[in-house]
Order: sequence, then C-alpha cells, then structure tokens
Amino acid sequence: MKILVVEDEQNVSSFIKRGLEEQGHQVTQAFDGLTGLKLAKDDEFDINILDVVMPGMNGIELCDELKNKYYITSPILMLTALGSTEDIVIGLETGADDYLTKPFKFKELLARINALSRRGNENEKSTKSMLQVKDLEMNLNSKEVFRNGKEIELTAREFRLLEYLLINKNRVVSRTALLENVWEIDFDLGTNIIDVYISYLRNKIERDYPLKIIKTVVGMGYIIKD
Amino acid sequence: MKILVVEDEQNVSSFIKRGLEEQGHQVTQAFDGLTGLKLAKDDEFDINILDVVMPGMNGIELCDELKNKYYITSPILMLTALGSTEDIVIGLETGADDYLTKPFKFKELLARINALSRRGNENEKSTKSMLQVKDLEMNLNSKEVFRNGKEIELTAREFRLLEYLLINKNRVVSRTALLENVWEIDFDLGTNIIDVYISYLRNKIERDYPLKIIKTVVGMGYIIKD
DNA sequence: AATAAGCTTTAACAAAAGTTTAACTGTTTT
DNA sequence: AAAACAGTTAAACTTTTGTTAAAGCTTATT
Repeated sequence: MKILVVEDEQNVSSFIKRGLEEQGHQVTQAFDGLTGLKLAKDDEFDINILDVVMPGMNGIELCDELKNKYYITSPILMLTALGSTEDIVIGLETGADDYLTKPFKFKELLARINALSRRGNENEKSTKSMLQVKDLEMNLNSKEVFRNGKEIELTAREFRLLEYLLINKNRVVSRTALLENVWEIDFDLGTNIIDVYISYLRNKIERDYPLKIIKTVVGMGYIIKD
Repeated sequence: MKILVVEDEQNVSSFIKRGLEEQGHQVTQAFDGLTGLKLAKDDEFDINILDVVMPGMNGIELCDELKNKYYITSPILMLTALGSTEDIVIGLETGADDYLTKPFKFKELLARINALSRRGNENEKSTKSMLQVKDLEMNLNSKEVFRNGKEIELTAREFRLLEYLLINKNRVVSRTALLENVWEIDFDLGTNIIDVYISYLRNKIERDYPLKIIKTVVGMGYIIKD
C-alpha cells in the first residue's frame, strides 16, 4: 500500500516509515502540514497518517481540508500525543477515520492500518466479481451470465450494457448515461442503438422467463430493480 | 441508525443503550454471544458493538463468525476491558473495524461510531436522495413516488413538476418559474399546461387521500408545505 | 488478401405512451 | 355581477420506445 506519513518529529516519522516498509508498504513522508496537504490531495494514498501537533498547519486543520474541502476518500488515521477525550472527539468529528494516541505500540498502529484498508477495499467494486439481481447472475471475471442457473451467451456490447445497468441497480439510467458509459459517445446524434440493444438483451435474458428484469421508465431511461 | 449492542454486563449495556437512544438511534441488545450472532446475521445493523469478555461465545469468536463466515459488511466496534496491545491486534485482525478499551468516555464511543458509519455510507453509491413531505416520498434515483407507502406512477413531466415543487418546499412557486424550470420555456404564450399538469398530479397523488399536498395561491402560483 | 462468421449500427415502421391545445366549467377577487 | 383566475376533460398531436431487417464493420481463418 501507498502510505503518507505527515509528522514533524523526525525520529517518530522514520520509526513509522521503517516499520511500514518492513511490511512491504511504500511510505511517503511530509514534515509539515502544508507539504502533507499538497501530497495528499494530488496523489491518492491508501492511508494517510497525520500527526496533530505540527508547526504551520496542524493535523486537525489538514484533516478538515482533505475531507471537507478536497473530499478525499482514503482513510485518515490521526496520531498524536493529545489523548484527552475532547481531542479524540474533535479529530473524529472532523473526518478522521481512526485516532491513536502516543505513545503507541507499532503492532497496534499496523493492526489499525490494516483494519482501515480492509474496510476501504471491501466496498470497492473492483473486489466484487459477481453482480446479481433476482435469479440473474453476472460473473465479471469469467464474463458469464446466468439466468436461474442456466448460462446465457451475450455479445460484448450486450454484456457491457447489462453490466452498467446492474452496477446502477435501483437507479434509473438515462440514455445519455448509457451512451457515454457503454458506447463512449458524448454527443447524441439521434441514434436508436440503445433501444435496439435493450431489445436484444430482453430477448436473451427475459424472453423465456415470466419475471422481467429491465424496466422502461418512459422519458427517463431504464432501470433494473431488486 | 440501527445499532446492535452485545454485552453481558447489564449496567454497561443499558448505559450504552440509553446514551445512543438519546442521540436518536435505535438500539437492540443481546446479553450473550449466541444471541448476538443470531441477531447480527439475520438482521443487518448499521453498527455492531461487541464486548469481548462474555460467557459462551466471546466477542472475538463472534466477530470472526460474522466477518469471516457470514461476511457481514456492517462495521464492528469491539469494546472491552482487555486493553493489551496483543488483544487489540487480535481483535482488529479478526475483522473488527475499531477497538475501544474500557473504561471509555461515552463521547468517544459516539465519535467512533459516527466515524465508522460515515465511512460506510460514503462508499454506498445509493446516496439516498429522497425528497419528502407529509406521507409523500420521492426517490430521485429510482424515480419512484410513494404516498403512504403505496407506489404512484407518474410520467416524466409529472415527476419533474412534483420534484420542482418539493425542492422548493415551503415556498410559493410561480407559473413562470415552473415554465422555465420544468418545461424550459422562457416566454409564455398563453398556455394553460401548468394547470393541466397540476390537475393530473392532484388526481394521482391526492385524489384518494384526505390530506392535500399541493396548495394553490391565487395570483401567485403553487406551494407544497410541510 | 479474400472469405466467412459474428457483431454492431442504421433506418424504417408500428405501437405505445405522453404532451399540448382548446373549449368549457368552476372559483375567487374586485 | 363582471372580470380574472384556476380546474377539468377529451381529442389532436408529438415524442418515445420496440422490432425487424439489411447494411456496415471486425476478426479470425484459409
């Protein structure tokens, strides 16, 4: 993982760096808040470890900027000598994802880093290799689609269309969105290709089944509901 | 939020329950691991708070079952008197998302709960965009409208009209504004289309209900009030 | 390089759904 | 009571969607 450590005390910073590198992580150091801000907002890290007490911009301010101004989504772990409940509460409310007080055991830091990264990854769709709704299943790795356990052969375009609709399950997807995301066409010049493909898809995935999957929302688009 | 508290000490459990309920959360209690397991795997909670030391199945085993056997995705916060680094590391490695040692300040527990739920929600694509007034609800993602839990089918234009009125809840919306924002017509050439659509809308959303939603303000426009 | 097979796109038409007009009725304000 | 404003209805009109077949591409194979 790529980890950012914003900490002004040289020895603490390198202690962390060494430990994390031993675990195979890639560590970037910043020794003041402003440098940390620049690094964190431009280059997305898997975890950001911020010290609170620093010259210039402190860790709380930095955390606030990152979470509430630049809307970074990677987790922030605050690390500090300020251990009062009030400090912890402020840190967490500002948007920090975890808060560890010094002095700390390196093993605990590591375990908390792992917990944070685990949480981040499990929700990423890249891990999800199966999409499903009702008795329809799509395996993104093998690119297979099954209805009620029976395999259905789709062409590449049909697959992408169905995939996009499934990713956006329970949401109406507009024709414009489909054109942009499935066909990569940013301007509509009166094609009816979407209608044609929806028709193909319906023939393949719902012709022989009473339970329908794709619903038309006239004037808005299509939706696949749970 | 729906929160599960698995804790065998009656007084600790009710202390947490009371505090969380004051914050408007809905708390379910379990006083042993097995009951906790049953509750957590069947009924998805927003947060699961588990005590480690319990008779029967302990919190670590419970956490392990939930995360690694039933693959629940909701966050687990471990709460325990065992504060040694080794315990914390084991708890986190087993799949807990956070670990708080007793004795703890309630404010910190609350801040950590909020941090966990924040993290969970931000990844959910289903940004709950719901508009509502009285017993009328509008889901902007699925483009569904419900009155008293019962779905009401609207056409695209009816939907847009109602959406605009709801966005401007508690404010009188002029015909000109409706024409501009719902019909994208910047000049009025004596059409009565708004009246026609308000009539259609009323038929669909308030014909069968005594509680009226859309109020006419003669000479001004229409308003939806809370 | 030519062929063939499969996939994608266009286009025409039919059918379904939604929108607008306009005449008429009812209500509120002056 | 007249005038202005709002509501209702149904028919005319327009847009949107579904289907099909043929034409245009790509890719793999000979």
